Parts: sequence; structure tokens; C-alpha cells
Amino acid sequence: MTIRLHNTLTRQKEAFTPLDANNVRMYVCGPTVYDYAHIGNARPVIVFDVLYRLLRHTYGEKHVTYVRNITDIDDKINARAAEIAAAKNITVEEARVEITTRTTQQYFDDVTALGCLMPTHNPRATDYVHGMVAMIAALIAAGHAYEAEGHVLYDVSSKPDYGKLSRRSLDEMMAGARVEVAPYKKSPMDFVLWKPSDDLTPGWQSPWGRGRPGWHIECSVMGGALLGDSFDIHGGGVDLMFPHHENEIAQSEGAHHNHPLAQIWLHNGFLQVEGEKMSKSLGNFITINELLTTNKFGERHWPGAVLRMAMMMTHYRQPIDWTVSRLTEVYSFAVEFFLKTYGLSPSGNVSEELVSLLADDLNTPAAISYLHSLRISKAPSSAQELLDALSFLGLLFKREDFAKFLVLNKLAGGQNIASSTEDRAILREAVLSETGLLEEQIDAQIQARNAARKAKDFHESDRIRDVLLSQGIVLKDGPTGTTWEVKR
RNA sequence: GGCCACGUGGCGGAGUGGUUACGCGACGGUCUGCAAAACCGUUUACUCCGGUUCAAUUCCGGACGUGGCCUCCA
Repeated sequence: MTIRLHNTLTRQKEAFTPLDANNVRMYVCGPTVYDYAHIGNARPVIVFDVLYRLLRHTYGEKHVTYVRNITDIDDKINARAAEIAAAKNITVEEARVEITTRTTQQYFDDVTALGCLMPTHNPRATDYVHGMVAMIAALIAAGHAYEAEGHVLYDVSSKPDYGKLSRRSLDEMMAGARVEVAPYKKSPMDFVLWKPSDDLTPGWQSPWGRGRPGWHIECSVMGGALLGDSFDIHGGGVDLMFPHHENEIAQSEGAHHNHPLAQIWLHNGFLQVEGEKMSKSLGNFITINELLTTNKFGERHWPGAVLRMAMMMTHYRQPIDWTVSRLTEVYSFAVEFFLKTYGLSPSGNVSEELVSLLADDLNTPAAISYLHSLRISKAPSSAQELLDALSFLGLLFKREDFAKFLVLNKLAGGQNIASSTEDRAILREAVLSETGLLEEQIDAQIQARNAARKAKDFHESDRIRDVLLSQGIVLKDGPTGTTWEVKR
């Protein structure tokens, strides 16, 4: 199976050939850990998790190395740390560790709930400061960087192909520049590798005094340390293409004798919320955790697999509009998928058809269509195949989220019965909390309704049905009797 | 202002130089006391204007629109 991926460097879909098929290497820019991750942050995590699964399937689990960094040095973190340090009367460094440790754990919990596998390595920037200092020194030695007023800056004019990823020329950028240029810069486009820290700001010793690294250098260093000078795939959001990835290339290639940093660069598209840019000022800022655990978006909370599938419904390079109606639609599929696969266990089989869809530049919308074809299929094997496909895609619908939809066909003796005592208990509890009704009360109402129907008192039978509906119970009259389920 | 993307039916959303996915919704039918559910069926689009071509939604150019970056936001 040939994997084809759209390479930002060439703007074309290319056949993927790893540098070393025994060790396929991918680096993805991870979070800055100062606050809860928002739903936009979730997109690359999910996109590259799908790619990680595809690579593991193609080359073997032991032959893929996936690195996603944790940025725990950052001026937003520092600002937050200063507040907490003052409030709690602890040092800034203690506060920084507290924030980043807590936020990192929250991030892991959130993306795990979204069905994402843990990367092979999750390096923290603070563990690589020594390497950053070394790389900066190497860049100075190679003539790519210079020291000025306690800062070390990258000299973009020293790298003729600077701008090759984002396809910008230095002239164009300088002509369009709107920001004020620091006086110590040789060129407006030169960027910071190292900057000085005052006593109240976290800092590390360096040949250029106590200070802290610039934004881009950590990824160059961690990628190099864990994946080597050149590796296969580098991913992140489009917004990182410039300047972050461009500068990463400049640093890594400048320090590594111009060995290409990554063969293939992948960028996922942006996410909007209800047609607007997500921002705190618009009031539509939404975190992963809020979607999972609160009713803030759409007046309900959403299972992680629903969020994941809603993300996978759009191709990773397209913009995505994150809306309640989208989640609602996906939720109803999720219920169907859950019911169809209830009681089965994943076999570990992976459909070649599914793999071939993903191998074509991660065509997850086509993969979702494939899921629908199995959902609709009447073939006896389709339920197992569906579960296996869901499993491969990381779309496992948790019993505790969906057991309330397992129909209790006690009176009709039909299908989709919650088979285990445990599932029945989950169902009873969910029904009680959502509707205030016990199973026995619902059964009694159904029997009363059926008696009224038999007596052709349809006014009474419809009244009972409407009352139950208003309580969140939907009745379904089948050939073998009446069943019910929780309103979806 | 400069640069980079994108523009598909009521909605979501793939894909393709000619045979035009898929899902939702809607509509019709079967079923039903009536509904719901289920099942069967129907629903045909590619922003606009040029160009290339036997043939363009698909390639090229332009216009318009939307979004992104240039402001350490994925």
C-alpha cells in the first residue's frame, strides 16, 4: 500500500517513501501548556493520530516513532506564573512547574478522551535547554546567527532559501511588514533565538547571560535529538507554517549542514466556530474539556468519539466549521454505530479498503462513508467489520455514554437488549437520571397504553404516548409489541 | 497593503478532463387506529467571466467572495 500525502513544500500529493522503513519518524508541534486546550488545538492531534495509526499499520508498530512536544517555556506561561507566584507566595519557577505540570496532565487526559494514542515521545522544552544553547552556538559559529544587546538573533539573509515552505520572499515580507522592528535587528525578518530574562522571569544560564530560548528553537532541538537531523514527516496547523515552521527549517538546516529537516510537511486547516473565528472576545471560545464535560456547547456534553468523528468528517486540509448541528448529526450516527456493534469485541482485523482510503492523503471523509456503508449493510459480517473499522480509526463509543440507548425490549422480547446485568444497571440509572422514570413505571405506562389501544380509546393511548415523550421516552410499535428508547 | 489557501445540491462533504460518491434533511410509498421507528423509492450540484480542448465542475488566467499568515494563536 502506497501512502500518498500532500506535501506543503511542493504543494502536491506525493508518494511517501520513508528514509528508513524500520524507523518511520514524525514530528508534530504540540501544545503550549498554560491553559486548557481548545477544540482548535484538537484538530492536529486527531489528524496526526490517524496518520500515526496508518503508519503503524503499514510499517509495524515498532517501526514508527512519533514525537509531539510539550512547550513549557513561554511568555504566556511566565505571565500566568507571575500571577500565581504572587498570589500563593511561591517562587516564579515553582509556579511555572505547577502550571505546566497540571496543564500537561489535563492535555493528555483530554486528547486520550478523543481517542488519540500517546506519541512515542512527549519531550518537554525545559529538558532540552542545554541542547538549545548548543544549537544556538552552532548557528553563530556557522554564520547564521549573531548576538546583539543580550539577544541572539537568526540572520535570515544567511539562508538563501529562507521562505521556501511558505513561499514568501524576504522582499515581499519586508515590504508588507507592519510591526515595529527592534533596533538591534540587522533585518526586520531576523528572529529571536535567545533573549535575556530579568530576575522575576524564568531563565537559564548561557554564554549570552541568563535568559530563555525563543519560540522556534525548541522544536528544532527536540526533533533533532529524538528523530535525527532529517526525518520523514513534520506536521502542524497552517497558522504555524509561517513563521514557526519556516524558522524551524532555517535553524535546523542551518545547524545541520543544510540537511533537509523533513521530507514531507503536512498542515491541517483552520477551525471556525459557528462560522466565526474562535476567540475569547466573541464568546465562542470552547475547550476540549468543556465539550466533554459541560453543557456549554449545544446544551449537552459530547462523548469524545463524537468529537473525533465530527473532526474526521472533513478532510484535514479543508477549513472546518465547528457547529452544534454538525455534532448533533454525528451523535445520531454514533448511536447507530454503537447499537450495531453492541456486544462485539474488535478482532484486530483491518480492512484493506479502509486503509487504501486513508492512504490517499488521509481521506477521512471517505473513511466515514465506508463506515456508513457497513452501518447500512445487511451482510452478517458487517457488524464485526464496522467495529473493526471504528476501532482502527480510534472511534470507540464508550458504553457509559451510549448504554442508555440500548432498548429494553422486555415486553416485546426483541433485539438490542442490554445483555449484561451491568449494562442493564447503566441503562436504568441513565434513564432514571434523564427522565426521572424507573423501567417498571415505563413498562406500566406501555401496558396501560396498549390496553387503551385495544379498547380503541385512542385519545387515552395518545395521551400516554405524549406524556412519555415529554419525559424523554420514545415508543415504537413493532410487529411483536411496543418497545421504547431514550429520546436521542 | 503583501503573501498563502479555499469557493460542490436545502445542509455536511468526497471526487473526477467525458460514465457525476456518501451521509443528513426533504418528499413519495409500505407498515400503523394515527404517529414514531423500520424498510423501499425519489431528489443531481459544482461562485462568475474568459481561455485551452472534440469535451471542464475538474487544467490555465481574471473577477468576486470567504478564511489564514505577516502580531511567539493549532
